[in-house]
Amino acid sequence: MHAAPALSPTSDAPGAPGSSPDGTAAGTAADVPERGVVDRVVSWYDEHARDLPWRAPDRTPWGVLVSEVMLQQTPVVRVEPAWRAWMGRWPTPADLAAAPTADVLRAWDRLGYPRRALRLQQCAQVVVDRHGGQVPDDEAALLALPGIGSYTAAAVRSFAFGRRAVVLDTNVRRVLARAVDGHALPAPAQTRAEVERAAALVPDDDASAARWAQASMELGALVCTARAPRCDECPLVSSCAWVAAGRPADLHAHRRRTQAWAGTDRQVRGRIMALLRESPVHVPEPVLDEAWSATPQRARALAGLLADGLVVEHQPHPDEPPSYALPG
DNA sequence: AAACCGGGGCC
DNA sequence: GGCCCAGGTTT
Repeated sequence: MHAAPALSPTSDAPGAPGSSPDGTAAGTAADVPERGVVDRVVSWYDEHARDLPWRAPDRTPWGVLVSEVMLQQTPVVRVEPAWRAWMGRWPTPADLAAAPTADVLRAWDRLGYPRRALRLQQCAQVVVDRHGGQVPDDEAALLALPGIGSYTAAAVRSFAFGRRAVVLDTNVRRVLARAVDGHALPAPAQTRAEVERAAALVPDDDASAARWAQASMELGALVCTARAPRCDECPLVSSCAWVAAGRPADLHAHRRRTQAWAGTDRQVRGRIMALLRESPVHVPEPVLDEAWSATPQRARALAGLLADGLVVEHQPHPDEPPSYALPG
C-alpha cells in the first residue's frame, strides 16, 4: 500500500539513555536525521518548553492532576489563570474535598463542561478517603478515579511521578500521524493499533519516557499544530512522512463533523449554569426562564443539570414555584 | 461506535 | 461561520 514510513520506531535505537543532559545542547540544528525521533524532539523541547506553572519544580502531583482535568478540551491559555487561582484556594485534595460544591462550580467559572469540576471534587474525596490524601501513582488506581481516563492517568503518571507511560493526546496523535504515517491529521477515533504504535516509540526507562511525553505534546501544541503547522521550525521536518508526501490534505475531512453549538441543549445548560453561578441566592423558576425562551428545551436542559447533580431544586411551599441553585 | 457534554478565539 | 482545543462517560 504505502512505502516504508520515513520514520519508524526502529530508527530510534535508544542509544545511550543516560547520556544527554551534560554537554552540547544541540548547538544549531535540532533536525539531524541520523538521530532518532525521540532524541530530536526532546532536544527541541529543552529549548522551547513553555514555562507553565504545573511544570514548575514546586508542583505537586495533585496540582498536575488538576491541570490535566482542566486541560481536557480547554486550551492552555484559558486554563493557566484558573489553575493558579484554584490551587491558591485549594492546594490539596483535602482542601477541595471539604469545599462547598457551589464554590467549586463558581471557581470553575467558564472553563466549560462543568461536570469536570464535579468529578474533580469527587476525585479529591476518593483520594482522601482511599489513598490517604496522596495521588496514587499506579495505572489502575488512577483510572478508577472519577474523571480520569486513559490519557489523564498516563499524563499524571508521567508528569507528576516521572514514570513511563504512553501519553497519547490529540497533540501526540497528530505528530505521529504526520511524521510517521504521512497523514495530515489522525483518524477521528483512536485505534488500538495507534496506541500500540505510540507505545513502541516510548523509551524504556522512566526518565526518558517522561521527557518524550512532555516533548511530543509540546511539539504538537507549538509547532505541529492542526491548522498552520510551522514545519520550518520542526526538528522532524527532514524525515517527516507528511512533508515528504507534499503535505497532502486530510483523508478524513469528509467524515469530521463539528459539534453544533447555537441552539443546542449544551448552550442552554451553559446559560442556566451562568445564571446560577452569578446568583448568591436561590433563583425562582420564573427568573430562570429568562435563560432561554423555548420552554421544552429549557426544561430538558434543567432536568439534565439536576440529573447530573450540577443544580439542586428547592420547593419551600407546594403552591409556589420551585427555585434552583448550585449544590452544597 | 456514536452521542453527549462548554466556551472562546482564530482564520 | 467553521474549526480546534493536554477527553471522559454513557448508551
